[in-house]
Amino acid sequence: MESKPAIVWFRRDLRTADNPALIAACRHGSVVPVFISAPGEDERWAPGAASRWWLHHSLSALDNSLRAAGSRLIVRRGPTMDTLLALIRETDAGSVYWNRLYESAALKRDAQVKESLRKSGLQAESFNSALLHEPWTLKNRQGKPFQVFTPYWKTCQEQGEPGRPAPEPRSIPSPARWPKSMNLRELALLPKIGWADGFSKVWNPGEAGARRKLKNFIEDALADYPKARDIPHEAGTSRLSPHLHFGEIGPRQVWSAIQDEARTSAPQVQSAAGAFLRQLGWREFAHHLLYHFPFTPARPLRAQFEKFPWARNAKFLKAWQKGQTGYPIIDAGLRELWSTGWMHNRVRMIVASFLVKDLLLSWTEGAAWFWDTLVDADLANNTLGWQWAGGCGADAAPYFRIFNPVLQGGKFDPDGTYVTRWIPELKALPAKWVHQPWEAPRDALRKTGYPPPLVEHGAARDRALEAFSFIRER
DNA sequence: TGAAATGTTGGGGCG
DNA sequence: ACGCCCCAACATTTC
Repeated sequence: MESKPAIVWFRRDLRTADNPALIAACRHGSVVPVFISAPGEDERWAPGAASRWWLHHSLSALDNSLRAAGSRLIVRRGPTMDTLLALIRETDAGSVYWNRLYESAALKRDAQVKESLRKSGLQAESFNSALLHEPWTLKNRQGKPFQVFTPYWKTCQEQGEPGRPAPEPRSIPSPARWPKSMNLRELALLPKIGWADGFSKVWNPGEAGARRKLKNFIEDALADYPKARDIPHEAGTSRLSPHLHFGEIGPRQVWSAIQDEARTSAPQVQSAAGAFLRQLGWREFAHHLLYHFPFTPARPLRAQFEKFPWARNAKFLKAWQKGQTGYPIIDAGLRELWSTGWMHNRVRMIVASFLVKDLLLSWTEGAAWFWDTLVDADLANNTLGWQWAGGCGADAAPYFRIFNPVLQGGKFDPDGTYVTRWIPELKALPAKWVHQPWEAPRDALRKTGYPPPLVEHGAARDRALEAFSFIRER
């Protein structure tokens, strides 16, 4: 007797390799791969515009990967449960498999879906494709969730090596009849005007693009990672973040590829590998925190920040968003973000410190802007990053840690290579003024058309120390 | 995964 | 030769 088809419900696990739900379905029999667009099920954290651009191309790439294995991707829109039930009717499926998400809205919905499917006599199983360690498996000595990275990461490493990733299935058995599918374009994920055209020059969404990025990083950049990762004009980081967010590659695959390289390499590469994997650890930690403290996307983890008197200043916010603050390293970062959907991590820290400390605007304003503009926008990572910058999160930057944009520029972009790439008008200035154009001779400055500083950093620093000083009293 | 202020040290100029 | 001062370099403390 032939078993009934299994539906694989794809969400942010858009790959065929090392995909536990897909593997389980293939073992089971014929497979119906499905993506469901369910607008309104998590209204508050619906993907931003840059993320939707990526999703479109990633789904298209997934369809290609599936077709290479003799299958295809079914695209539908509607409430998740209704849509799954319709698909089950249309295909006579007997089971639904998926890989887990960790946002509270998704967790709640997925639990309900699992329960109703099982009540209807169907098989429903979820798997881990996205993390090295499930958030509920790790506790500190007091049996509580970790709130400090170093002991968290130490505990992770004591768990032993993660499992080896599984290869993609060579062929995926088709169901007796395919259900209807929408055309991907009908989801209207792509922007109506062509602001994202530049993205395609920089990014290659999908499983193949992700694996190429990892391979290139290992070959070209891993050995120098500890130093080069802080230099924003260098290709010193992996740029895997959007691929990881959409699950086009999984952390097990990254882990094992890096370790395989380290095993056969010089000690320098081994320690570089450790430094890189530690960053993967921050991603794990972010998911750990989001799972255990599900309110943190909107509210500070540390309660004494609840009533912090953040400023409201539409002019400041706009200038920051558009890269018009008058501080080159800040403006270069925000312009890089706007043109490419991505910003170098060192620069993310600098622009975040500037928003929160120099402008005294709420970290939630920064988080919202990043959410809409980053192709790698990820609720766990974005929340951790901004609460870190705001000083109100786990293991956060102390209130008195205030980045000086001029010094940071001088330290990590000494020749102004990064700054002038995104602010070409500053090329006209002698290099010595590139991080502090207001010090340049007036005539030279006027010709550039570059704006004067929105605030004076020294004074802004004093203001921030004063505003944050209430922390000390605790 | 800071920066600024303050403290300490040590080489060299000089009386 | 010696002590004194200056100050850069480095270290420590404070915000």
